Amino acid sequence: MSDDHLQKVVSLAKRRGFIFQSSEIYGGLKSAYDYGPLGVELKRNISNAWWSSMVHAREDVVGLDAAIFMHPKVWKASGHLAEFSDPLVDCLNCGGRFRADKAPQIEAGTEVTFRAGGRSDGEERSGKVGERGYVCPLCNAPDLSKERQFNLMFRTSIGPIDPLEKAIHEIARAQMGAGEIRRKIEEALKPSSIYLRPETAQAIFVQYQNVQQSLGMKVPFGIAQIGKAFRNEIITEKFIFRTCEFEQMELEFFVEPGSHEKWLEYWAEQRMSWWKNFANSPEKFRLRPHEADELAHYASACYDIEYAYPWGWDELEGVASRTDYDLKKHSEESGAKLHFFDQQKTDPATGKAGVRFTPYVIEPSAGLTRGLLVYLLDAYAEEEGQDADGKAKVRKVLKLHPTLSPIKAAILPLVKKDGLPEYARKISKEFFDAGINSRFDEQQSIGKRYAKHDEIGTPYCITIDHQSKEDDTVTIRDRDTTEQRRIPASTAVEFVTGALSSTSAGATSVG
RNA sequence: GCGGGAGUAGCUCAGUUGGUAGAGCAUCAGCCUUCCAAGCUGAGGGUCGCGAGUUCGAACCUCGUCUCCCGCUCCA
Repeated sequence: MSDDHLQKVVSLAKRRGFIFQSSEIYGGLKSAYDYGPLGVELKRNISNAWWSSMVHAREDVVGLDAAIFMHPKVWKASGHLAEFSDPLVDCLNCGGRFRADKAPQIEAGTEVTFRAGGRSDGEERSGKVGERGYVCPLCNAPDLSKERQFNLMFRTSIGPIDPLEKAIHEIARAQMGAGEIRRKIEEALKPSSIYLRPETAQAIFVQYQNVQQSLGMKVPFGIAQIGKAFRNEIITEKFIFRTCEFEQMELEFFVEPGSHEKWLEYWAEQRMSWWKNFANSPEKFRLRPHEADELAHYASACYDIEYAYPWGWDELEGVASRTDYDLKKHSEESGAKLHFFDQQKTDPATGKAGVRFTPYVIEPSAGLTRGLLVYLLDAYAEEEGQDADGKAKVRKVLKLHPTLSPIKAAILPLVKKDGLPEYARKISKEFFDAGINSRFDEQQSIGKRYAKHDEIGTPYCITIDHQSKEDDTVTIRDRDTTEQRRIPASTAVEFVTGALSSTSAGATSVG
């Protein structure tokens, strides 16, 4: 597909009611999107398929739905809060970013030397240390950006009283300087500060003990969660690919140390096959191991599941081996004992029954909203064809996997008279009663209705014609082949449910 | 955050030198029509992204601002 592939999908997504920009009538809000009537169906179908495969189809995984607000200490333990609350500085020479309070302190005005670009073969330069009294810890250069608060997490405050009120009065009375004002404000905000979670994972670690004990889970086992996360991204880009508010589907799978490498391979393979199962072009998914210098501080190994987006290979899901980093950190911070006691084993040190250990964690962390974009890109197709007069036309079709299609069947009277709409409504009701998302549609010509449903990915169109009234049969049209067959009207629901379950069998049997 | 491009109807886009806001498709109604975007008639739909400024007069010129796209940069 061409360079405008993304543009075409964006345009279709709006025109047909999948995705709208947030607050559009007010000029739009940066990086926020709303999921319209078809988008919400598609998103739910993806997350339901994930949940079926990860939770319902397995005995070793259970679910969780945690609050977005959590105790601030969660973010202190996880390491998110430290970087958030400390001012960061960028080095204008080597491009490094560092915490101002961790930089080497040197008296202002001191002459220092450093290498251009921070490279050992760079030209030697010199300069004077600025008023702030420190240099870049990486390259020794005094040429630095302003100190900036780096807001990864969205901060708000809990409680009905404006925490700033008192501080404002004190600041006004004391005529403080900028640094002092900042300190005073931070001090005022701190007691009631609360953050929107930047990832869903931490809630799982924090509830590890409750889940493990209440359901008697035995390692290896996992806890799955789907939910929103928020990151104050410096830049947002590419439609819904990188947004400040997004949705994640995460599994934290707890394993015995030593078995983590095996489980990492297992989950990487499982997740790859899950994504491919719903795709028309499985070759556009790949598994890429992280290089050592790419790894996050908590990870011992990591795979990215990447997709060939119109702009190139980019991330869709990360499958990381997080070791026991998170459970240990939360254990230290909270004092809770976040470990597992395996009574089936014998402690080699004491010879007694039972071994206590902190599980290692394998984390497949997928972007739900990214997945939605991927499946839209994967499904969008333009096919050369001919119209009724034999002229060339382009058929736009969203070849979504039927499990993901927002509408499963369109019920269409051939013409809007001769009792055909009434007949069609009876069939439509059978679909409603069976709980299948279908749509009755009598607007425009039959050809336009077929074209519309091709474009939104409806796998089956059921058409009621004059013959239906005579012998109680209807035609059922396949979206991908456009071929029709005639079946008894009474079997229409059965036909669609049968087709849906046969196509989704592979999806639910994963694992 | 930096540089470049863009923003006019639901979508794709015209709009000349500053002089009453346009087309195609889509939508709706009626007629017609027995299966793949058919036809006829009519209708609805526009804060020209937003806000200032210049001007007798601004979609058009100036400034600011918001949003999107591309490239850097960044990315727990």
